Amino acid sequence: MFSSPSHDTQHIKVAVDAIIFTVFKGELRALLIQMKKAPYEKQWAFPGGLIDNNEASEEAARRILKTQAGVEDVFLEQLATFDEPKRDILGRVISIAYLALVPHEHVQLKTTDRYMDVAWQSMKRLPKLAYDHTQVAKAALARLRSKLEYTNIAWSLLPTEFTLTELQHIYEVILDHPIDKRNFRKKILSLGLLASAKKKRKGVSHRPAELFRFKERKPVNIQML
Amino acid sequence: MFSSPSHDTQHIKVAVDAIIFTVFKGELRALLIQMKKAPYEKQWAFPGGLIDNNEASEEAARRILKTQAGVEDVFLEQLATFDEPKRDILGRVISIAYLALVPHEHVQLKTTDRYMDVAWQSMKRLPKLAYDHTQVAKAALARLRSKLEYTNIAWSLLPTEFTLTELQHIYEVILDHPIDKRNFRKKILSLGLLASAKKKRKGVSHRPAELFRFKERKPVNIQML
DNA sequence: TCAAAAGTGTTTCGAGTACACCCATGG
DNA sequence: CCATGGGTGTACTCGAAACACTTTTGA
Repeated sequence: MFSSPSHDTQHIKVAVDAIIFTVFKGELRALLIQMKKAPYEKQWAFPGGLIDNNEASEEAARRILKTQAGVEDVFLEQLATFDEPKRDILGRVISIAYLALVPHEHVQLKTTDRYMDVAWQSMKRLPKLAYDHTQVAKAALARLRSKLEYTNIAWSLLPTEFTLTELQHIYEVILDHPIDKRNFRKKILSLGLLASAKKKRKGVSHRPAELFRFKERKPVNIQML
Repeated sequence: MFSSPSHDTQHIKVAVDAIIFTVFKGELRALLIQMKKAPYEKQWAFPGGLIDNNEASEEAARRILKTQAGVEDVFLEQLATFDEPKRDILGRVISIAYLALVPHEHVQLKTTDRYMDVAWQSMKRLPKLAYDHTQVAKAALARLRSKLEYTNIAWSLLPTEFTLTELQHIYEVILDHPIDKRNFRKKILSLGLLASAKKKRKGVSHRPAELFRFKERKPVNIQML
């Protein structure tokens, strides 16, 4: 912990990157920014930035989510730290990556003149990403899928009230396979995580669905698959 | 990624810590060092050190395992990054923690004059640890348990040849509950991960047990529980 | 009355769990 | 011949998976 093998001092910068997912238009999408400055001009990447000297990395991630994506109160957890010495051409920067999940209704994308563009891009058709972000994206997707199977995090991708079909849709889109409706309902209801909102979805031109809420909007371990 | 919110430059050091587990004398044990220098004099901690400017953190972890514990060719994976601003009294240091697993037969502990002591300590009776290492220990144990349940990592805690009872013992000690012998054997053999070594353990004063080998000594996902 | 999604039960199959006795060896 | 751990099979239970039709609403 306290002894350095280097003879000179350490010159390494520490950043965070935020991988923000949402389900939107039938696809799992990640928030990406398109950069302006050389040498990464026009390339897409996850939002990120250096951490402050007295800031915990999770705080830094929340700050970046707020300033670069206008998002607050999201589910957030540390994903992994990426530290290949050559991952950034401009110098040694290690990045602590965070996984964030939001219901897409809660996000109002901020366009800023710092970036060429900001967009929700489908995980099935990602552009080439800057740095090692393609690898980061892969790790984030793997983490999301496994958390979906053994925790209740789906709450973080939905508004407080939702129908069972909407919830099932989250699972189908992320896990990328269809699920039997009857089995899904039996299972999710038997877990006891949901409470009826005693309301129905209205304004739809078919039979209105019952609305549900998660009893707890915080992480709980379960066994969904 | 490229814009710093700080006005002055970043002053954060980057270290790695290695949590090395082994099963030994019927207990799960971690390798700890007892420090000499103030302000951490006499306190126990996991081995660690700053990373070099051109060194990936995983390499740094391997270097530390080799120099501080005399261990090579171990299973190693990134655990998490710990970065509370006050975790080290001496200044801001973030630590990328690695989880390592070794068969205890492979380790010859090195005593060095850099530390007061180096020892395998039971996870059930850990002393107070320096820094935030108590929290690190908790995260490492949780990771180990879950990996044991859905991967074949048990290979990394055993020599190449072992008996089924020895393998079962690894599971019982780490998961901290007894397992039915017949069910365990049925399950582990049905996974097809093992091959008979066509040999028997000899020199024991009871019926000699058949020796097995893992077909692959590298990580594979399974479902053990 | 049509289109669209909501809602609902039963059967089958396989995996997990509980459980007790004989076997091979060394001392 | 005794002590010690090695090695083996069956029955039960429960959850996972497959599968199709009726209901409610708005247009």
